[in-house]
Amino acid sequence: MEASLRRLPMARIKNMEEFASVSGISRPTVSKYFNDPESVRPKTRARIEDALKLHDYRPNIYAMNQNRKLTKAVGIVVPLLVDPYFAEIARNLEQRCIDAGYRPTLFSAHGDSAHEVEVLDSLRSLKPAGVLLAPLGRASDHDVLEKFCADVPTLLFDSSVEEFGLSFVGSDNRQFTTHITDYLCRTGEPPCFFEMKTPANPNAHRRRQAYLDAMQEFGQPAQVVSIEGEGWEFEEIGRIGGHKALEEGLFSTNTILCSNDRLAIGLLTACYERGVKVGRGEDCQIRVAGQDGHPHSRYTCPPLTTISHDYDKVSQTAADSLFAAIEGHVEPWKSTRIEGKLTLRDSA
Amino acid sequence: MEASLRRLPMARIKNMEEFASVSGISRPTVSKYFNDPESVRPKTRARIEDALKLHDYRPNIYAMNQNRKLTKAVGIVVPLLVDPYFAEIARNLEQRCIDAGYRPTLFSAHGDSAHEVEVLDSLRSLKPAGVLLAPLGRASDHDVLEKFCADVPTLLFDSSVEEFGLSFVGSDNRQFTTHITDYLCRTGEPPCFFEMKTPANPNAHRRRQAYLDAMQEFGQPAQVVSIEGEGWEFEEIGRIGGHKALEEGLFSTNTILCSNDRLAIGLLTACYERGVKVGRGEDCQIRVAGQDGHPHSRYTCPPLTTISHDYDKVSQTAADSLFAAIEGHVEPWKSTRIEGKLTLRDSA
DNA sequence: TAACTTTCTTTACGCGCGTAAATTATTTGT
DNA sequence: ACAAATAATTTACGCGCGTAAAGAAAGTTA
Repeated sequence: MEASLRRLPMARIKNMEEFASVSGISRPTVSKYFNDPESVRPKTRARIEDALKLHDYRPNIYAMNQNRKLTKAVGIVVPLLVDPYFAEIARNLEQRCIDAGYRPTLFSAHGDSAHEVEVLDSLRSLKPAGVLLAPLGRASDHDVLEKFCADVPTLLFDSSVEEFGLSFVGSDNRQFTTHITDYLCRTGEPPCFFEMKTPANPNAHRRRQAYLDAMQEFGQPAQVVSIEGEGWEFEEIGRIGGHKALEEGLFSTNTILCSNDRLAIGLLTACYERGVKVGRGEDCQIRVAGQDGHPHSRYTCPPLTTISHDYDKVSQTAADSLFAAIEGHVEPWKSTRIEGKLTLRDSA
Repeated sequence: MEASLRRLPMARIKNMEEFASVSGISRPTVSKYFNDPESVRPKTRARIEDALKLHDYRPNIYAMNQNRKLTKAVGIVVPLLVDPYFAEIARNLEQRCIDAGYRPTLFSAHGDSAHEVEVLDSLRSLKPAGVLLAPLGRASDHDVLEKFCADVPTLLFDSSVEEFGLSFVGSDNRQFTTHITDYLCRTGEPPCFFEMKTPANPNAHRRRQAYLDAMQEFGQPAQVVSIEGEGWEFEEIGRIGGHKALEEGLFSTNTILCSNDRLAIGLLTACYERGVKVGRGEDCQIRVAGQDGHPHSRYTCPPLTTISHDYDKVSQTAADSLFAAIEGHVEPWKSTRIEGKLTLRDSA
């Protein structure tokens, strides 16, 4: 101990052993401190914190996780990080994890099922206390997902795959579509529904169905325009499909409700390219609405009328549910669906 | 061994020890196999792979990294993942790492310097073979950055902070601005330059300077319009600033070159809101151009004329340089700047 | 100050794996 | 078939930390 205390102040500390000897406290106590500073006597705490100021040592988080019963690690998985919607909700979730004292690690499946499996495998190595998982959906490997949820406390969000995991938290897609359909019907011609034929996300089916149900209830003729297109380049799919639909006059009314904002953004571009004026003014030929409240929907021309996810509420509910489960509050599986808010802009 | 070989095929394998006994091969040899399957005799390899089919065991990557001289982990750090530009380049880099046999882990500083420091600390625990780092720039903590680069093989990209790290790879901002300024001068009135007063990214200064230099060379009067605004909400800053500039008639010509695409997107929205027609047609009042080739620039109205990063080339050069360095090819620090391609669309 | 409680130290082992050295088994060349 | 070369096994230790148990020291109460 004597020798250690006299070591040069700036000698790089390699591990907790060295830091312990430098601070004059035993390693187990130092370990205890890092797990919870309040768990050691104030005097001891002060000595450790003094040493900390001189040596800027930080424990290796991965070594910490190795032999702990309950780690502070939380995995966040989204299907596609290049979609600003997921980037935004991931950022939101990360912040909540940090605020709650957890250590988030972010993963993206990059729209690919095999990659999603890889991510889940990596996550196992992390030994996370819990995982917030937005699955790819239809494309996900259900068996792998089920096994993963059985092994790791996992809360599904955004898109539900069977009743896997602790619970599900997402947006109320039925309410989304019903609400905006209602708005469109009340303010002009009833909407046609513009969607991808083979959507990756199961929410798309709920939205189509909600549209059909709503139209029936309002006593209006429903019309679904399903366009071709694979992958995750929704804007381009919407643009190409929009051109085709406009060219062939597939829309039976002047109002189009898109299955999601990215498709709507593509459709708006198609309209622009064809010289079709979009909006609710007298001189406009067509109304276009989206669904999601995509970060970019504010900046289209015209700005997109849409129904917006309650990002904050979804992420808060998801995070809080997971934290509660981690801390032992057992609850039966349930599905929480958060309502969206109509965001009225110029496009419809 | 006898007992182990008779264990039930579906008993979950917990670690390499168990898997080794199940496969009938010693643990060190199994370890060798996972580090490089080619390094063991074909017969041994076959036995391991047979066992692998029955038991789907995978080594814990974090435990692997713990006591390895050279890990396969690569860290990727971007300043802001909610910006699709960074999301896109991160995705690109991740894929290249995987293809080269490395294991990428993605981090975002979320636009915050303290967070960036946190990320670098976490990265140390990962013991990565190398790091691809796009620093926040002006806001980055230079001391922390310098120390990190000294400890971990780090390649800087996108935005250069002094001569830290192995090398720098990014876009040639001077060429970007010179090129598009030239285009704008040749096709209409010379451009004004629209930028943030206090940009977060050092590239912004290079672009302004390149604009000034180019205008001087072309013998045209330069005019820079610098708008207020803090943070990373560039679109909104551009929109608000655009309104102000248009209101007060700050632009001396009908052509505006924006410092980046996100600012341009905001400006386009301001134009729309004021009924100012943008484009190069006879009936248009103003031309707007951006810089970056932002994923969304294709879908503005009118689609944005811009100068696009060569995402592929930047990421490939960055990744290859890092891999070369990891594999021992020592080279002096150098800065590689990739040229951009003019993307002609309707806005200018 | 004695008796008690709390906290810390010591010691020891575990996590899941890498790695090195010495030994034994297998393959290869002839 | 035998020696040489190659590969696998055994043994042992290390990485950086968590955690448990027993004992010593410090703090608290009376």
